[in-house]
Amino acid sequence: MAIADILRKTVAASLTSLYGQDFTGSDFQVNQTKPEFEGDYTIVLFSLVKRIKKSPDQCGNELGAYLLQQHPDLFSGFNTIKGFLNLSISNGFWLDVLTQNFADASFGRTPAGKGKVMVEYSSPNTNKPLHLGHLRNNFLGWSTAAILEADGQQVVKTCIANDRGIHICKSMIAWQLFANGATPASTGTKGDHFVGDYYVLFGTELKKQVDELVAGGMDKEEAEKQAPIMQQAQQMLVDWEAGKPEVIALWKKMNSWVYEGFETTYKRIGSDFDKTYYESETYLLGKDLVETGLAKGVFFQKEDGSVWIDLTAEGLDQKIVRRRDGTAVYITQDIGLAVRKHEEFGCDKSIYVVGNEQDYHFKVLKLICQKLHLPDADNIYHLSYGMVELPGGRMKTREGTVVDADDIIDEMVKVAREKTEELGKVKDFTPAELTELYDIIGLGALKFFLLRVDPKKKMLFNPEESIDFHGFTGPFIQYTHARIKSILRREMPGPANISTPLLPLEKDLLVAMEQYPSVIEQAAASFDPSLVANYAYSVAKTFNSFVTEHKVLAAETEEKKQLRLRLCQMTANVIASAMQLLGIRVPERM
RNA sequence: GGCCCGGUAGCUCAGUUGAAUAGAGCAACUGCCUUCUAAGCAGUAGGUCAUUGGUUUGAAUCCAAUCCGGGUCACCA
Repeated sequence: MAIADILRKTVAASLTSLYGQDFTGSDFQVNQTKPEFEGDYTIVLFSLVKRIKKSPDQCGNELGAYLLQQHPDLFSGFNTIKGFLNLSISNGFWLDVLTQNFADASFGRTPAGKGKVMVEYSSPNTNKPLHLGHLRNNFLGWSTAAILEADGQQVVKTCIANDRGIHICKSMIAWQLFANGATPASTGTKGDHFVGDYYVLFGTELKKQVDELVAGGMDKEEAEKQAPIMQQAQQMLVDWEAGKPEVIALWKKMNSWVYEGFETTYKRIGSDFDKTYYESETYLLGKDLVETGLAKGVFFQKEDGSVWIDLTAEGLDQKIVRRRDGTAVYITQDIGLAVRKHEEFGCDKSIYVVGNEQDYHFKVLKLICQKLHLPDADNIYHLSYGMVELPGGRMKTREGTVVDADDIIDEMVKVAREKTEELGKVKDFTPAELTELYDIIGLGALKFFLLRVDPKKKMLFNPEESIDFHGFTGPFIQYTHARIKSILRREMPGPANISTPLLPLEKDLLVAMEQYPSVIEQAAASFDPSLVANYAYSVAKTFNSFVTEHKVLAAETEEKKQLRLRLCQMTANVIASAMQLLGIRVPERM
């Protein structure tokens, strides 16, 4: 049990026996003691004053003395200052934490057995390449899954390929019109970029046609509908749903190019899935459910044949679930997918990692599923994350203001190489080892940068300033790990019986590491990898302070050396473990 | 306009369930590499926690109003 929980329990029990009323752990706050005061953990007494009817200081002194007397193994002292009871935890407790866990690489993790959860992430459109926003999604999804697993849950990672719909038809039409049979192979272009270029081309051509129509006196909204290229795209979607062979063939061909490109990128960033769903396979099930809902009266049909749900009673609007021409919309397939997921895996919770611009969509989706009485409807959880913005504002593919995923990865790896060469510490590495190291550092920097921020909040990426390998960054933590390994390569902990008093910096480290299991638990409960990132950073920082102040191999005594070697090993384990939860590898040397 | 989210140092961000003098990193400045990796450490400077009012022994945190920014309300996804 975590020390904070032990304190909560112990203090509640002590209060109960001291004052003859029932107290629970939530009647008071347990904080880490601020550095300027003596002690390790602090009980905030103000909330108790009303019930006990004594001054905070008197209460603190009574409670402190009682705790010390009842639990001499756990506490070594206390002081009460202005309503705060500062407790010193005994040396022995911290040494126990160390000796029990220093060699355990799985320290902090809970064995499986807490239920089953599905994490859907990535969810790309197969008409354009991935950009920085998709990377945030992938890193967040992968890391959340890893954290849930470390928390003892069985995790199923899924991906939905949004491989059908009007947006796909746009790339296809543009390719038909302008490509003259060109392919990724014939142009030497990565498949997803190749198709993305035609998506952009569609937009350019559409704008041209709209401008012409507007010049001819049509209003803009109407022109966008009437533009020939748009009509062609819409016709193509109808043909696609009707299964017209040449359309299906083209669609398969272009999607296969995109998948090939995605595969390369996924491999590079380490995204993997237990199951990939395709919208082209789930939308029909969704359309069936629309029929069912129509029969049940959950949906209603308008005169033009389009099908809707009325959510005005829930404070939302009416939402279309099937177009006038009978084709499916975005949300149609999501309804089908929810059912498919349940049939196949039946999880206790179904998490969708999708940007916060779709908050409304998921609110509607959940409501629709509930109204249809679909199983697991209540278990839908939208893990909504903020957009990645550039100094000039949002990224928009159509406007070309995106940071391409492949480009930014290459750039980070390049900077990692330059920086490493500059420092010249690994000149004996083979070329293969160097390539791997640059990947570890470059991707580590990128992943850490995107994961260290609260997922819910939008974040800013400034290409000029955001690529940094110092301070609160992935490479800083990787570097700390490499330094520890450098010590451990010279000597590993040997047998020892340690009872030496802990110096402040030694204890700070143990206090930090003792919190690791709670950090995982909290990160899992709130689906928030940034807690793990912040934690890993604070552990690394604490270690660096310790190691510059105290020698390990040349410690004052053999016992001290053994103590510090254990601290080194445990810190390296915790850092490596926490970084693994973020999908970041740590090097032995750098 | 309705609904949702946000506003903390020059910049990027922490600050879980209210508590002690609001913390990091970057940028700026000062020190520290003949001894375990200086991608490091120690320090200086930098704040009206958007504004106003309220609740409380105590508010960056809770409530209300206002101002500012973003998202969304598509027969796009």
